[in-house]
Amino acid sequence: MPKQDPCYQIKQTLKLVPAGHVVGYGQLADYAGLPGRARLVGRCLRQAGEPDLPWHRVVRANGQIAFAPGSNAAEEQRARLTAEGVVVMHYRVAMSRFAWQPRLDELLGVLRY
DNA sequence: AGGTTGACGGTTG
DNA sequence: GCAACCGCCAACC
Repeated sequence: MPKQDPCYQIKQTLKLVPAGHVVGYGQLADYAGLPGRARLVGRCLRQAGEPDLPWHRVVRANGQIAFAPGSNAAEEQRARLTAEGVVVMHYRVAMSRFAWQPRLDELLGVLRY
């Protein structure tokens, strides 16, 4: 995949998020060099399907799981996060405690300057 | 070609 | 908290 592809950048950046942490859609878009493109993140993840892509670590800006509560997808995400030690209450994560922030050198590696 | 739809987010009241 | 807007824009009617 070409590095120009926005989805590629997003996925590469997402792979930097370690287990036990989460990142917001808009947050991830910003880190990937695509400010204001939160919806693009969701669209890319929807078609992705890469096994090693930690899609479950992406939540809404307020910490909520984006899928409808009770849906299979929501339960799957909740289970994965819980398994990593992320506390999820009412389909919601405390961003103040689990939000991830990239190191500068990590971003430079992905953004290729 | 034009309208609708999202795994969203920020602002305002 | 909640709801109503607005910005976003590629994919899909």
